[in-house]
Formats: sequence, C-alpha cells, structure tokens
Amino acid sequence: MQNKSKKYENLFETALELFAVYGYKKTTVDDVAGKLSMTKGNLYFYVKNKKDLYEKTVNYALNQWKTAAENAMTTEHDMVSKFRVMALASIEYIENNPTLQQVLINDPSIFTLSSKEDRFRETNLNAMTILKSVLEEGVKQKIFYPMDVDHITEYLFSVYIMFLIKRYVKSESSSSKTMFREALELTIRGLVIPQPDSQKMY
Amino acid sequence: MQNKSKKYENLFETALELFAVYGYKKTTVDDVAGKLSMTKGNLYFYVKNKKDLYEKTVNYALNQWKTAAENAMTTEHDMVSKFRVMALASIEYIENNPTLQQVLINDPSIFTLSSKEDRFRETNLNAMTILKSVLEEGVKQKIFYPMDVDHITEYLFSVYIMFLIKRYVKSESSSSKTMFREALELTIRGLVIPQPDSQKMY
DNA sequence: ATCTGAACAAATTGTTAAATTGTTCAGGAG
DNA sequence: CTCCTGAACAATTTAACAATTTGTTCAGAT
Repeated sequence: MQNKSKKYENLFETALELFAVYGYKKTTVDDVAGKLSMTKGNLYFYVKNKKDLYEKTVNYALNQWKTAAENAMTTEHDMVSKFRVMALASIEYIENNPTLQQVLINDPSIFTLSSKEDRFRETNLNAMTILKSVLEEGVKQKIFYPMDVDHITEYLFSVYIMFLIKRYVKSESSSSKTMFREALELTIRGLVIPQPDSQKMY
Repeated sequence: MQNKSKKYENLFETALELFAVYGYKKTTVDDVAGKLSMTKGNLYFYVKNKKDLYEKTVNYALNQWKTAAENAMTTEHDMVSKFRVMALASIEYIENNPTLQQVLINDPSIFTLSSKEDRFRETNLNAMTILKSVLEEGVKQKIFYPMDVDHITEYLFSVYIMFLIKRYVKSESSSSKTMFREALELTIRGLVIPQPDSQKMY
C-alpha cells in the first residue's frame, strides 16, 4: 500500500488526465473514482467536493511546473543567465507536457491577467517570488538597473502569462519559441543601443 | 441636412453610447434607431445587420483612438521619444474616455490576444503599422538594436493589449499608469546595465 | 483510517409555448 | 435615385416544466 502522499499524487495525476480529455464539466466524480478503482463516496474522503478536487489537481500540476523551472535555474550563477534559463525552462516544460496544455485549453481562466479572479493565486505568487528574488539579487549586484522590483515582477509575470495564453490557449503558432526568445533578449538589453559617450536621460 | 459622412459619424457616436450603457445583447436595433429618430427599417439602409452595426461602431471608435496616438507622435523627432509618446498617448486616450472603457468592459473580446479571432484585425493592423514604422526607422538610424521588426512589433502590441486588458477589462488598479511607465522604460533600456568595457554576448 | 452503497439534493438537459427582437420589403416622400 | 416608413415575417430568446444526470451525504462495514 502506498503512503498518503503518494496516494494523493496518484489521485491528482489520474484526475488531471480526465480533466485534460473531457474538461471540468464533462468529467464526473464517478469517472475519477472509477479510474481510481474506488467509489465516488470514498473520493469525498480525500476532497471536499468536485471544485476542490479540480483546484487541488490543477494546483498540483502548477507546482510541478514551478519546481521544474526553479531547478533548471540552479545550474546558472550569474543573474542574467538565471533569468534567461528560468524563462526558457518554464516554456520548455509546458511545451513538452501535452496533458497540461490540454487542461489549459479546456479552462483558459487558469491563466487570468487578473490577480483578483486568480483561483491559483497562492501558487502563482510562489512562482513570482522566485522571479522577484532573481531581480532583487541582480539589482543588488548592480547588474540590473535600479527598479521597483514588485512592479517589474508583476509586469514580467504578466508578459509570461500573455505568452502562455497566446501559444497554448489561442494556439498562435507565431508566438513560437523563437518569438519568446526575441522578447526575452529585448527585455534583457532593451530596444535602444547605449551611447557610451552621452549621459542617459531615462 | 448633414452630409453622408457626418451622418455616419453621428450614427456611430449614438450607437456607441448605447452599446456602452447596455452592451451588445441588451441594445436593440430599435433602441439605436429610436435615439437617431428613425425607424429600425431605415437603419438597415446604413448597416447590413445588428452585428455589422456593432462592428462598424467599434471600428469607428478604434480608429479615433489610433488617430489620436498617431497625432501625438508628430511633435517628437527622435525615435525613442516617438516610441514613448505614442505609447503614453494611447494610454492617455482611453484613460480619458469612459464610454470607450465601458464598451471594452461589456465586450472584453474586442481585445483578444489571438489575431485569428480578432474581429477588428484590420484596424489593429493599421495601429501596428505605425508602431512598426517607428521601430524600422529606429533600427535604420542605428538608435535601436537590429531586430526582427515584425516579431517585435507583434510582441510589443501584445504587451500593450495585455495592459489594456489588465486595466480596463479586469480593472486592476495596480497596473496603473505608473506601472505602464516603468514597463515602457524597461522596454527602452532593458533590465541589464551595459558594461562599457566588455564585449556583449547577446 | 479507509471504504461501500444507497439515499437524497442539486444541477443540467430536453421539450414546449409565448414573447421579444432582428430582418426584409413593397411602396411613399423629397 | 436617395432616404425613409410601417407592416409582415423569420429568427432568437425566455420561461416553465418534467426527466435525467450528477454531486453530496452518511450509516454502517472492513
């Protein structure tokens, strides 16, 4: 018999597959219980209700994602590389995860540009914290310009969400990895070529 | 009697107010015709159907907006200023136009991140063309870094749309003008402080 | 502590008729 | 020929209801 934590993991993995194929509405709690070889009555021993099952499942998936990006970053040492690798690893993760892609297509509201209506706000705040710490360290090391770190964190996270919506919700092929890379480099170096001799007025 | 063009302008202004207050569904063609002191039968002399009335109306409003941003830009001469003023004038315009704001709240799909499902694609392409020409000129003058102008145009326009969604559709007060300015300066100068002595690897 | 199965509550679907709204068009005014 | 009216007609929406499905609870079993 698996322990409690593994049991939950299995539960979420199973539910995620069903939600990916049928979406929230068409997936019945009977379907999920059935695939887990238990009765729906018993499933209520693990989750409060269907909505809770869904939210815990998506939350589980988002946390896996966040962890993947976080781990990828550890190989790098300078802040510019950390920033770049974190961004690319996040995109790579979803790119190679069709199940998660399908969940996002079935429920675009997972990625909202509104923090108020974000049902996964806590998990997303975790992810933002990682980004924020990179920015803070970059500023501290005088690698990055001084900035309002909270605002820029929120801005960059929104831009990231925007890409995810364009590519995985709206299926825009044009917002491909190439375009993401270009936008990433633009963010790092800016539009304008620095003029070494002139005082910058920004 | 007003001429044909003025007649259409008045028609669109009137329809826009009703769409702003009641939204597309609750606004009847009778409402619009009534406010114009004509019968709905006659309204069909000017537009094909209700959907056409709506699209022409929104298109009219979007064009006014685009023109305002375009005109603001003409006072500037260097490309960095043109870029900055164009962005700020666009935000200023909607900020001071509650009717248009309400139309966007009633119909968030006006601002889609998907070009495929963009019902106002043509008008938006016009706006993008202006942005594109600024980028092209900046690159030509070696003020801006060499770039894939088409990709970066699409990217920057999407970021702009993202801000509009956050502020006027989701009513996020945090994505205020302050935050927009910070993001604008970040886009112009980048995250990273240039190191004058070292060869850049981007 | 984990599970079953049946009972019950809540939400969804399918089907109607009535009411509202969108669209067409013959004909009239300027 | 341009612009308009008003009535007729088509299409869509709404409301109400029963039938069905699905979500949730819980007493009792392992």
